[in-house]
Amino acid sequence: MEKLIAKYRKEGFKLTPQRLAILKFLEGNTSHPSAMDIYSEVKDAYPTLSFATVYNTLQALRNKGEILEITINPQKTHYDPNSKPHHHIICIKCKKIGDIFKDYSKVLQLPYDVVSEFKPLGNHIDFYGICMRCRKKERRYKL
Amino acid sequence: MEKLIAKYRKEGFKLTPQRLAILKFLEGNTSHPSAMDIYSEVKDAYPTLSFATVYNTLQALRNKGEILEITINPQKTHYDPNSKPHHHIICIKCKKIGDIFKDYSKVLQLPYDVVSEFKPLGNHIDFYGICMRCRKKERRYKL
DNA sequence: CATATAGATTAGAATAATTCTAATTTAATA
DNA sequence: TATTAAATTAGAATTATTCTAATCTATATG
Ligand SMILES: [Mn+2]
Ligand SMILES: [Mn+2]
Ligand SMILES: [Zn+2]
Ligand SMILES: [Zn+2]
Repeated sequence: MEKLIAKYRKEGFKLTPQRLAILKFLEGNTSHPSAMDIYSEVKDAYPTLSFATVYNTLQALRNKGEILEITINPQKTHYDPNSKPHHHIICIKCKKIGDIFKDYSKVLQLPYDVVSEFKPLGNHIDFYGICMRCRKKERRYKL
Repeated sequence: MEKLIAKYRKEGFKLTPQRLAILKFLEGNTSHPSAMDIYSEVKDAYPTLSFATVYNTLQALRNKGEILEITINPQKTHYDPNSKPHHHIICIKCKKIGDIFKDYSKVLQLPYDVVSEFKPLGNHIDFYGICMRCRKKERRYKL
């Protein structure tokens, strides 16, 4: 965390208590929260926090490449404080999102007609599946 | 088209002129249009068409599995009338979307810790790249 | 430490995508 | 032709996000 703070300060990022609280909430967070999730949580610690500040901070972090937008839910953006490229698996029942740290670039050969039109730069995979909890729930139903 | 119509009628889908116009617009369309794109285009042929009907029809088609939602743009949903599973490549400059018809399932082995938590069912890949047109534009700039 | 100020925070308004509502119309069936 | 369940519609409601403009503050400087 100290390292993080030093880093942001060096980048000319003004370190306000609100931002520190948001950074603290996001650090190491693997829950892929929405803006509202972040606001609700952090407001407990900083009751004067405004929604606009959450969006402002998320935008600043996005511009710095510190967080990623996750477009799994067509209705609202989720955020991922892990900016190292990785993939996701989503439970089709409860929408739980898991991280997948594996680089598939070598095995993802594109067809010729695509390569002749696009110069590929990266990729992101959404896997779909059913999580343990939902599988257990299903089993219970069937009995 | 005739086949499509017969199919929908059989499924108890009331065939109104509005729906026929929307279906006609979507059939074979590879542009991945938004609801607004569809509304604008189809309104020319059916000026009384309402936005609600576009959304209603898209929802009905989605429930029937005839179209897919594309969540590339965090701000609005795009639709894909090609419901056969396939992947996409997006130009990071102009957001043009290309289709990729290739099944990568065999080469997408999931790490053990993931498989032990999720039972995988499918996958969708977003490739990122730069399209021909944007590459040409870039080159022009540099000269 | 006191001051200046660029940048951050805030509440609330504005915008945009999507969904809802309730009155009206219509495709399909008998 | 009459019936009716389903579809259409305009406009209101909802929700996520962005904008605005007034106020505040973290940081740099003397
Ligand atoms: Mn992640
Ligand atoms: Mn497609
Ligand atoms: Zn689940
Ligand atoms: Zn392009």
